[in-house]
Amino acid sequence: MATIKDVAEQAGVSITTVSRVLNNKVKGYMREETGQKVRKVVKELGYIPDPRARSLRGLESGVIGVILPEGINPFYQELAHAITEVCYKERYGLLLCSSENDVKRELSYIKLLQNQKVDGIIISTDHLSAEVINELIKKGTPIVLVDEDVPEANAPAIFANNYQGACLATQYLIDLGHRTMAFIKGPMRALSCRERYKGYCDTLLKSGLKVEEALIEEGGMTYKSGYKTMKSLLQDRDDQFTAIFCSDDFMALGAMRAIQDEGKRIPDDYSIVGFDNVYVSSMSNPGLTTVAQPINQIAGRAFRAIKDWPKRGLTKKRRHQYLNTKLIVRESCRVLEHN
Amino acid sequence: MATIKDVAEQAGVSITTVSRVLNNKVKGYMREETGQKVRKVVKELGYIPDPRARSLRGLESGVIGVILPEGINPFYQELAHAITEVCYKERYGLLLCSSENDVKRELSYIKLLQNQKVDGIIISTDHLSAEVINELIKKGTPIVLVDEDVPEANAPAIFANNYQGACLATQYLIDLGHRTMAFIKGPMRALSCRERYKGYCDTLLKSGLKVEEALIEEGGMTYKSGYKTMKSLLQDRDDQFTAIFCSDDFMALGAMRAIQDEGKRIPDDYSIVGFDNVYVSSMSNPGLTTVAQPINQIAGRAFRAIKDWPKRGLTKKRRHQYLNTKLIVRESCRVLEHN
DNA sequence: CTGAAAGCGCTTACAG
DNA sequence: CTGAAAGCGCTTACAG
Repeated sequence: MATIKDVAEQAGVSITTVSRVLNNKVKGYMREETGQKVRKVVKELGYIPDPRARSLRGLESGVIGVILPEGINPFYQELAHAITEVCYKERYGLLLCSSENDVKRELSYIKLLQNQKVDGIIISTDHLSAEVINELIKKGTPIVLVDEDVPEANAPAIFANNYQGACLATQYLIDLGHRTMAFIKGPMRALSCRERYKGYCDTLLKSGLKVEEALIEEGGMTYKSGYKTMKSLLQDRDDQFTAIFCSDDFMALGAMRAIQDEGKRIPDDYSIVGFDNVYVSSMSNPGLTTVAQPINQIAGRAFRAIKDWPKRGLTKKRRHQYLNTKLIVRESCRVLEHN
Repeated sequence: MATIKDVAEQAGVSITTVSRVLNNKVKGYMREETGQKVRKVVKELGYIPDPRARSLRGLESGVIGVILPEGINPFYQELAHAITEVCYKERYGLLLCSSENDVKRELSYIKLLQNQKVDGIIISTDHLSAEVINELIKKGTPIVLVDEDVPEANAPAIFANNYQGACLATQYLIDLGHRTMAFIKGPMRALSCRERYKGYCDTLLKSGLKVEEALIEEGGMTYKSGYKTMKSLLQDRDDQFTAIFCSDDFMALGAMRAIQDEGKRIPDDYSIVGFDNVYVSSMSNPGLTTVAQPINQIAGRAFRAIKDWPKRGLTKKRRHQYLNTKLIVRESCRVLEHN
């Protein structure tokens, strides 16, 4: 690997000069000719400054860290992939961490990332305290929240507009003619789930429908929990609803399977809508109608938030960005005729 | 962040001494007492040596790179996750790269990883040439191949035993009573696909059955291609086979859907087996019987191969490790009675 | 048994 | 307009 010294020698200048042209600290101070000469040698040698050496001097390391809650969850995998894409385009490295919903592990990863002097951290967590995050920011590590909020944390935060998405789904079912719909919600600890729940309730009420407590169950955002929850709904109240809205695709997929295992059909007997539009939701049978999160936008903005982090000025005011979702209509819902 | 200087001051010794106890260059040369004192301060300050500074001096950076072919493909996502897990346990960072099957991008990532001075690279590729890889190794970057082979590359390589897996699946269908089974193979460019194909053929022949060219089609390892391929098989030769073996789960899932769309049932009308045991294969309806790759083992061994890379001795002889697969029986196959 | 000094590859005041 | 020198946080010969 060529070093700055090699370039300096070849170009017949000092390493200081090389460094200057590399960092564009040149304006008006350097002969055009010198710059050209250096740039030429840089190209010839395929020289790239060592990011470790640069970051030792307090500059960027060219790497960001991403901490996601679950390694096997396709939604987070897709989010990770979206972030990978923007990093690639921006020629950044991406240090991927999966906390497996364990605070200890989150903390341990944060330490690792600090040690590696990443230029910033993108994190989705509902376990970390605001103190930890604010401390981190004070110490100079840019950190941006995605997908899930940490109240009181003074970091920029970027999510899908979960409330709007839930309204979209619920309204869609209402427009189709459904009047009674079950809701399998996610853990109320998570803000995103609370918002989806709220969207469901508000939309029902707005249309003059009742929110039936008996038709609302809480699941654990997994295929299995969706399956089990649906089974019990079918056992106790199978004739009290014609549609189901699930707080995520996996529960929806599990619920579909439960319905089909009971010998009922989708959408003939029950209509169902999911949330997230994970890759596999298009692969169910029938294809699952769902609410798509703007994953690429989230990734892009999160990255920008880190790159545009105020150099060493005051900590900017915390900013929330809610990005709109989109309804993806497939085949899991039907029009309900009233007679 | 505490530095080695802080520790030295607090402990009342030189930074040399601190460095020595940190790196265990101590044996017989240092007073037990000094070591204790230093360790105590290290602990108090929560001091961790800066990996960038260490690696500048030629030591480990504590980060490895992983280059996978497709960011959205759940199989690779699960592999990435498995590697994440071992890295976490070993307190390593993981720089994740997704080449999207593009050589240019692969090369660009390799450059990035070299620049970041990773301790090694785990890569799955069928685009890279052996030259590039051997060059890399010669230059001192440990590199290990997973999942897919690069013939002539002199790197350790770790894969699932695809041949054995295909035999397992085919034999299973034969044992169930099937005598005619279609095969949707993957691109013959990939060694893994060729091995699966070979396993299918050999097992058939071994049982005295014929390999029917007309029942073999090539798909692109995607849900869509599985769907399309199956559709055409059903149109032309629906009565010529009772089972289908697919070179991966996504094609199998697509094929299932195609079968069901034609009004046929699984496993009543057709039995089907996939390959990979991706997370979603348990979520199909019916659950897909498939061949599980030993993903955790692959991840573990790949990591070890990097950690145990011969320090600066001769390049070790290239070693292939084939790890056995396992049949995961779910509900997509049935016994075929003969009369 | 321990420390002062050189050096890894850079950047950035400081000087000229 | 350009360069010599200090320094980022470490490790490792070399000396004592």
